Amino acid sequence: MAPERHQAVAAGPAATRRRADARRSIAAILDAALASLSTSPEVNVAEIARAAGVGRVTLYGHFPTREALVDATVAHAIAHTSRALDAVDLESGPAPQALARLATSSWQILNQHRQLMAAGMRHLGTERMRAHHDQALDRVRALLARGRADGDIRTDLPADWLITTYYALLHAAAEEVNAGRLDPREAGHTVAATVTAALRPPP
Amino acid sequence: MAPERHQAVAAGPAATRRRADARRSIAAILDAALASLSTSPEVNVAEIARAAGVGRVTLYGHFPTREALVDATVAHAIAHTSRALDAVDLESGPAPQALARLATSSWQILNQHRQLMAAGMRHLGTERMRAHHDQALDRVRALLARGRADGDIRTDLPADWLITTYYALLHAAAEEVNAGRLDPREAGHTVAATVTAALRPPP
DNA sequence: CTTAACTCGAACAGAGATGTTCGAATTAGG
DNA sequence: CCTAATTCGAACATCTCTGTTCGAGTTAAG
Repeated sequence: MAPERHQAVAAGPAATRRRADARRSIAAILDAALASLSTSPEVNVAEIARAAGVGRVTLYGHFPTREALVDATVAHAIAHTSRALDAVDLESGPAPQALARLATSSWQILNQHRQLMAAGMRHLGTERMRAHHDQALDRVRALLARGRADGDIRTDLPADWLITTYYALLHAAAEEVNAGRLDPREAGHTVAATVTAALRPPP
Repeated sequence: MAPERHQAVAAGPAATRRRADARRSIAAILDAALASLSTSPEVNVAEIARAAGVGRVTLYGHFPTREALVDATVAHAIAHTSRALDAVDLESGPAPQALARLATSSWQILNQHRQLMAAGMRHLGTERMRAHHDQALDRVRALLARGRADGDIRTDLPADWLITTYYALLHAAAEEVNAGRLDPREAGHTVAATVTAALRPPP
């Protein structure tokens, strides 16, 4: 009778244990929202529900508002990305090489989430986005710190700017590949060469 | 009686000579649209009209649809930018220095139009945007070609990618300043140093 | 098997945005 | 001064999106 309780999906540890089909629906919705929002940040909720193979009412049953859905989707994407990047070895070898490895491993996935992040910015505000993003940035931050200590990374510019440079170049490469202006097979090497040059200590 | 004829503003050379107050209205609308769309690409037409100090009906009199308005605003912004960048000396001295001059002169203005470009992308499609943008890119393209001929700019990566790198770093700097994470007074020097390093021939 | 949880389509209410129409009041231009 | 161009507010029709409600059917779980 009262099937939808608007129990926030991202609820705390006291969250009610959901039934198997409910969990299946939620997973399908998050996947569909991730895919849909990543290609077009303005899709409406009905479209996302359709893509998830789920009724619109069901979606609203799990995510009370569009904002809640976007928020949960962003969290989902962050977790997804973080898991994928955990596989990259950042410890061994000089920092620039490790950075190149990280770059070649992550430019595609970062691009996939680019539009989603735009949607998040618009609907959730900068603050909430920044908190999520920082988690991913820490990975690079630590690596750059090691490189600076070893003298392999330039120290004449702010550390935050170097991180920004890294991400900006990754995003740019992904965009260029997307637009067909850069060969996907060359992209990894190209972005690595550019990042390395940009972050190398000046002569 | 029939005051609004929906004569396209961007009409060809045979465009009807408009009265002075009409031209004033159009200018006010374009300025307001530029400002409004630049800060928030989703503003509605009513808001733009209000910002222009003009009735909504008047706006629709000159721009038959929202799309036509966005299109005209983009053209307006491109012209504005191009005029501002014409003042930069790109001929004298080594290409990297000229590039640094161009960078420090243009990162602010590029950022101001960033959101507008996003709106254009969404409402006009990639094609129409790309055509406009290419005009501005040519300026950099020529400069990089000169630098490559002189041996001041790297030739181991595609020329188009170097252009992309340049713009990506400019946009990133503008974003960082916007977010308060980069000192505006440092931004010019910072972005110039980074661009120079990224485009320098590798050792 | 029994019950509570879940799903679903259809339909509704409300908000907001886009364009249009009308009629009256200004205003530029010759 | 005369006329046609222009502006304006108010009101209307239409569309799309969000979020809700209802009632009936389906499914997991014990």
